[in-house]
Amino acid sequence: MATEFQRRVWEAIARIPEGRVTTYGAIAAYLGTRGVRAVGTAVGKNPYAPEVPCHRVVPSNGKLGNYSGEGGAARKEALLESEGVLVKDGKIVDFERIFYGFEKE
DNA sequence: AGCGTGACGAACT
DNA sequence: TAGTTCGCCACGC
Repeated sequence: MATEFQRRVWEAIARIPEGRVTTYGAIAAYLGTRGVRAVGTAVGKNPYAPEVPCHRVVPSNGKLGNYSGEGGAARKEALLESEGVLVKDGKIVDFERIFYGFEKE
């Protein structure tokens, strides 16, 4: 099992609609914390299960970031493209356009 | 309580 | 532009 904080992170990720992505910073802000590290650490230690589309979480640099799943970032990229999120040279295409901010919905 | 680590971020050089 | 440093929060030892 995990901590409440961890659970909170998954919940935020679960709110990301298909074809959209968000950033660790956005999640941190959504949770009300400034430690994006805590978010990243939490997600990384999570059971990156298909129940939690962790692949929709990307760093603010518009790239893919990391992934502890099988295939690493490559797998993440494949998943994103499968949802309509195009990735070019390891970077999210129209990242700002598909970026999902919480509170908007 | 302190230290180290981590799927990051922003600032600085 | 790329590489480095510090900072941030949470968790494990």
